[in-house]
Amino acid sequence: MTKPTAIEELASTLLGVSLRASQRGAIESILSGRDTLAVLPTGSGKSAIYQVAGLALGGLTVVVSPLIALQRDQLRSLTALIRGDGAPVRAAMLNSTQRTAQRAGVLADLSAGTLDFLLLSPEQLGNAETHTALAETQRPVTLVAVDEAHLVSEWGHDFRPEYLNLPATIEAVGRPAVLALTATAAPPVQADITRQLKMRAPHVIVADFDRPNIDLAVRRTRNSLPEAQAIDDRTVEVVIDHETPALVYALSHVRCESLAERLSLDSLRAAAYHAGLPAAQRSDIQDRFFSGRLDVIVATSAFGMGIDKSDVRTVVHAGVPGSLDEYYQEIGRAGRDGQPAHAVLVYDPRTVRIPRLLAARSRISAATIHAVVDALEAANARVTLRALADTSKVNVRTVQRVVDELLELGVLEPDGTDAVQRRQPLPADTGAQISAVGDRRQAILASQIDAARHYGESVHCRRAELLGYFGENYPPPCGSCDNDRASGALREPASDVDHSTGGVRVRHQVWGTGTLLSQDDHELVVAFDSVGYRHLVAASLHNGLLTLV
DNA sequence: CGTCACACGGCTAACCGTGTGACGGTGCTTTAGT
Repeated sequence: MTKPTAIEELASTLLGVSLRASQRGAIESILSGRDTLAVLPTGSGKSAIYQVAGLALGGLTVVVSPLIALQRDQLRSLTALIRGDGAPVRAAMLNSTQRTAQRAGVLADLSAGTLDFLLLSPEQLGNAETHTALAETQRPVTLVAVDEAHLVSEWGHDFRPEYLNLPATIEAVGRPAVLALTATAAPPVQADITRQLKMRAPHVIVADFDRPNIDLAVRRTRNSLPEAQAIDDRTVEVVIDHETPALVYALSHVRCESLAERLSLDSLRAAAYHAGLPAAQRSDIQDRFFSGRLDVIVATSAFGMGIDKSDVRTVVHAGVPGSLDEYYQEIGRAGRDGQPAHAVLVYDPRTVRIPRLLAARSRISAATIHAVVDALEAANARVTLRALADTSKVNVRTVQRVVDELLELGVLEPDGTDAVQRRQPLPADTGAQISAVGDRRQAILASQIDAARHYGESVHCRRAELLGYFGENYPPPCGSCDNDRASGALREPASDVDHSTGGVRVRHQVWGTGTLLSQDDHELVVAFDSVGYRHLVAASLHNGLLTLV
């Protein structure tokens, strides 16, 4: 095993900077052979972890990245590195924007073992052609780094199911060490990541979540107005009141457009950004924002991953997002330079209908589940997803989702990249079991929405509430949120001592087992395994409703 | 799932309740023909 000093040396010759404790901890953990989940705030140099660990291990490092734009950034930073022996680091990406010849070149380099790093999406890693090249490579894969690993939990179940196939594809390339990296993951998300990625005895490293330079506030709308107008009016007011560059998050394309238009009328240089715009326009808007030619971007959640603009002064949310995970991720784009910044939530309870709809839409209907299960029963023991889709008249993506649940339940086995193997006849209650898993997921999504609403309606310290959600026991007041200002509470200079996370396992008489995230004088927050987040009165621990296990 | 705009009936003036339909996020994927 490489000694810490050797790691330090490698890091300083490679990157020219010294490592932070959390980075070094993650690298040491990986080098000692342990699967590692590192939850570190943006700007703490997450890529340095796989860069140094990968080179120290000496084999091929596969970096799984959700966006092609991120792969490009990572490739740029990797190829700028010079190794200790004076040779440049060799890295390549594999994605759909490449021409056939270019792709063939990368695959040939892979087989020949001339690459240190390979950057790709989960979809590409699951691709048979990539598999073959990785299987016959002269240089074994010694590390798989999963970047933005919270997406495993967030996107795996519906949006990008290939995230759930990662463990199988990692297995297929020889099951090297797995490093999962993310800036935001509450304890239940951490558990979901390590479970979904099938990490073995994972070492979980969580850094302090607090971003003290970001002031937190909530502004209510006038509910006598129709929802859209109420949101737009208040949001415009808030943006005008705050410093630019500003980022506004809206919940739909039309709200982005109308807000951008109204802000422009107020002589701000504003533009809308969402997935409905052509790619060229999106990148143009991004460029203008980065170079200071735009004051405000009004975006959906499409904007932001991997953006690194350090001087964003204000992040405004025009409506309640679907979870505090999402909220925290998005406000974290403010004040990366450490200078004062503001995060304002424009709160209107009516807006939760959008996250609610999206949650409901992510559910697979009982009829669909039964169609796929019936098709499985009628098929041979080995069957392709394509064949299942044909007999069940369900589209392949949805078939994939049902199959993912069945794999998770253990009644199917993966067989290659596009087929499954059924060992015995399916249990009679298979359909019901999948529905039950779906119900549980719906309950958790609903509880995440409720937790976001709770934040908007809280009269206590916002920072304590937000950090409590992430399992950090922050002693209020913070002195830099609207509620603390209203009550005149100031932060005691030396009071930030106890950052011990909750993390204690508890059992509730009705809701079963869960993880205690935080507690203070008035309230407890628990993430229950079956129903998600619940706020309980502090007395619950004393009256026996909630017990430590 | 829930909001809202709009049409409708009722019954003759203005408008009120009820019914209906539209609408709403995130990205990987990849091809043939100019």
